[in-house]
Amino acid sequence: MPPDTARTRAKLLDAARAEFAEHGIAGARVDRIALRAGVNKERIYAYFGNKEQLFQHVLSESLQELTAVVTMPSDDPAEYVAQIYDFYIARPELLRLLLWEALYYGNEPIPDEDRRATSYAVKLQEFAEHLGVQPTPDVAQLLFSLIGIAAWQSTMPQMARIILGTETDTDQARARRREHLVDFTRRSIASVKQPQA
Amino acid sequence: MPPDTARTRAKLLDAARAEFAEHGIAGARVDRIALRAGVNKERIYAYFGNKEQLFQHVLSESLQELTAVVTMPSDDPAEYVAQIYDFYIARPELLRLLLWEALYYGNEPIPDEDRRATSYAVKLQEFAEHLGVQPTPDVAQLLFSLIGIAAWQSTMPQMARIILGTETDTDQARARRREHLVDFTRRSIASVKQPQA
DNA sequence: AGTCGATCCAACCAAGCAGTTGGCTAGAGG
DNA sequence: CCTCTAGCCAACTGCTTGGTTGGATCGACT
Repeated sequence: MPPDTARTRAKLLDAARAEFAEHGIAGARVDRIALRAGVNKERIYAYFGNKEQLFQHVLSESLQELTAVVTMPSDDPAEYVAQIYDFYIARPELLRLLLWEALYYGNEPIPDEDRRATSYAVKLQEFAEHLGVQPTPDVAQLLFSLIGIAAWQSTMPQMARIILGTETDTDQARARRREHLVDFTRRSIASVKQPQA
Repeated sequence: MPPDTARTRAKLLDAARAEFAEHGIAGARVDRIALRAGVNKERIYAYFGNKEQLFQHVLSESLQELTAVVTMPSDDPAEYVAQIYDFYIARPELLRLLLWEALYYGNEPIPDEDRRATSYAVKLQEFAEHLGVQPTPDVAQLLFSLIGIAAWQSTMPQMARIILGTETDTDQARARRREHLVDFTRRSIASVKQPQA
């Protein structure tokens, strides 16, 4: 129907994702988003309302992508953790968006928290199944911790550089960290399967 | 000598810490810092140069506090992890400052990265000693991961709420998470002491 | 060709912003 | 009592920012 309204929207979302990932909600500049997208600024307000709502759009789009890309492999939960690590290394924007969001909203509930909950509930269910146990609170604790260690290097690059050694962005260093994660995960999973070993 | 110049500085630093922890570097408002401190805005520029330099002052001050408060207990490294967890729960500002910094500088080196490195080197040394092993890269990997899980709940409150259940800010829920961390840490430490068990 | 509705955009606006300035105040030294 | 210096602050500046608006453009349908 319209010339390319869907395409304009997409271009804006892409530009907004890059801008928000880089500068956060407060630091992002609406003018810059419009410029990057090659689209007039006014379109942002026509399509998305305002800056914060645009951020929400970007975030929910990115979250869908994450859950689609990072799937739970049936054979090895440790590989799942490594996949999360790889994903955050390869595409840092999503984690950065989540972190900006976390800092922005703090302990206040985020918009559409309920909808996101169901997505994570599925992941937890899968995780428990692959472990051959019930999705108890303890399993949730474990899953949450494992996501944490997978994401921690991308979350705190300064600290990573300082503790792990200055060169953390070589293939070799990443492979070493990946191995550590797989190893670490295997052991902690074993201990959950046979509690109080 | 001067009426209370040191006091004025201190008031500014306190106000700045609160403001930066809440809003980050881009989101912080210099006017608001001055207002909170009950001090004229111009003093900030006289004492600290500009907004970003003020942030650095606040951060290094806070880091000194952390290293002073959270010490490595001689008997139990797992308790060290739990202490970190407790500290970040009780005083979320420091972690938030670190996160804002991480997002702001990304993969560029942060100011005075070298100085911070020595402080962490000490921690690593202590950690290795308490484990009765050499401070190898593997031990650094472990320490880094443990700091990650200790901080993860405060880093990602939204995700924590969703995965661990909506009530994460009760004493009970915190105690449960703390227990998980201690347990988790003990096991992973045991596995480092006896590798390839 | 002409009307209509939606899409688009250059120019605009008021508010908010980091950073500055010029003068006021108070206390120490004489 | 005067001077000099350092600390202080109200008011200002110039620029940036999120958000708006009035009209130009264009395709679809009659």
